Amino acid sequence: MTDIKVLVVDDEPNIRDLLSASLKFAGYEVQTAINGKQAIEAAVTWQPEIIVLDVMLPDMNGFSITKKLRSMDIHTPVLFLTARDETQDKITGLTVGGDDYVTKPFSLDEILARLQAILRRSSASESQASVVRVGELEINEDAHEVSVNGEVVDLSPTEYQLLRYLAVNANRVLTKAQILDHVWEYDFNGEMGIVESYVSYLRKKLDPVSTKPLITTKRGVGYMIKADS
Amino acid sequence: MTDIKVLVVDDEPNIRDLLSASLKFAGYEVQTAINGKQAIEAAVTWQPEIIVLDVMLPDMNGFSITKKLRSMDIHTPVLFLTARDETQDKITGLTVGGDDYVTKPFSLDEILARLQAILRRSSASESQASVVRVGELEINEDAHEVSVNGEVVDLSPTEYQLLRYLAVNANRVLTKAQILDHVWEYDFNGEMGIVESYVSYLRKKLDPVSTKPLITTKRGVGYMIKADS
DNA sequence: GTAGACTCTCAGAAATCTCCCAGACAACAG
DNA sequence: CTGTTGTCTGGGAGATTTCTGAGAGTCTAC
Repeated sequence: MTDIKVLVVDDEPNIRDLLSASLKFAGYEVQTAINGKQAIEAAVTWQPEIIVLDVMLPDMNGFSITKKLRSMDIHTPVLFLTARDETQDKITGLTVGGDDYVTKPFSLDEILARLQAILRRSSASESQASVVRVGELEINEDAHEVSVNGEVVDLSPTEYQLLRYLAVNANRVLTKAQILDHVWEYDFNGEMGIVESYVSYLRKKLDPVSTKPLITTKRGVGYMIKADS
Repeated sequence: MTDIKVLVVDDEPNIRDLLSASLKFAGYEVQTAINGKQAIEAAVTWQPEIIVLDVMLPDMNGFSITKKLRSMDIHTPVLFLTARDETQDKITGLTVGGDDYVTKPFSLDEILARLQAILRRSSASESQASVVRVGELEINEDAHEVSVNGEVVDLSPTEYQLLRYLAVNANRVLTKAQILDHVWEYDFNGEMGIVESYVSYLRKKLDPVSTKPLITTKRGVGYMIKADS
């Protein structure tokens, strides 16, 4: 099967590289553009399945770009990147149709999740919810809902992201550095102790409902969710 | 099959030689560079499959180097070497994409294991767990989990490393000096008695679960795991 | 505004690991 | 058999890692 093509458009090299590397690693075929002109050209000639598009670019803004594309009858779905303090109506105007947006600074896991969501919607295999299941744990990504043994557990956004990352990578030890790199926003520069704290929060919420501890500590290495055999 | 090419970049001659020698011995083709300029040049002209890169170099840091390479559309995966007390912002972002990092001082076995992991990921044959099997012993490297006859045995990091080294070199006697060189960090300056201690720990944990003793002592020579015939 | 939720830091407690030592034990040579 | 040499293992001090509660600061919803 040929890889899914993603066009990344951002003028900041750091973000571009970060996204490019992670998306490639996640199995996408990636091409980048640094401004609106390049973006439109690439969208026309390369025909990506999806576009990750910074709203603020030197030459045009995301709105003009999508308008231009749509007027050329190109309906590639777009994942917008916006600054957190963007005005709300600007954002809502952008996210029509299958599009979505995330605010900068984002976490890698969030980008990957949104991409998958958009692609799932836009592909034919619609309608069925995306659910991650590991043992007694069940994560409904559409509803952002987590349940253990059928019992719903209420989690904060960060707790949810962390659990999701662990669950998607079940049976693999993840170091605290990896977790930080994927679950926390890329500009986070605190210590890795935060991961310990959140694992503690998760355990406090999950373990009372589950028959056995869900998250295993691999001392000196990291954390893991083990799918029971 | 032609050897895999590794570029080692470090300004400390000791580390460079150590890595160069061990990687060559492990069957890699090695070339070295002592600064960022050389590193980039070597990466471009020699085209290594992987780069082992010290984060702190006299002329540029590891990030500038990788950024430069990526901007030249060179996507060689990188194994970063960082000091253990590196500030957080130097470490963040290192594990995205196919990249990984180890802290100095490291053990050779750790470097080799990480290299293999990266190469395995970057090659097509992804997705299936990497497992070392010797007789009744099974080591799952993704989960950092050891089991004997299907029964999981809990090991400390050093115990795990030691067992892995013995298992990978099954049917070969390893001297205590070799073990010390590969499993312990290169700046370790204790006695070889520590190896005896850890072999003892391993036996105490493994033998109750196995049908026959796993680790054999070759008196006057060293230790060995024998694959049963 | 105010209450509640959320994020993050910190620091002490608890758990675990590393390493060394020294006596017990086993193998080997003469 | 006996001494010598090499190996095994329990004990324990000290270091490291992880866990968790408390609290400060921020954000959100009402």
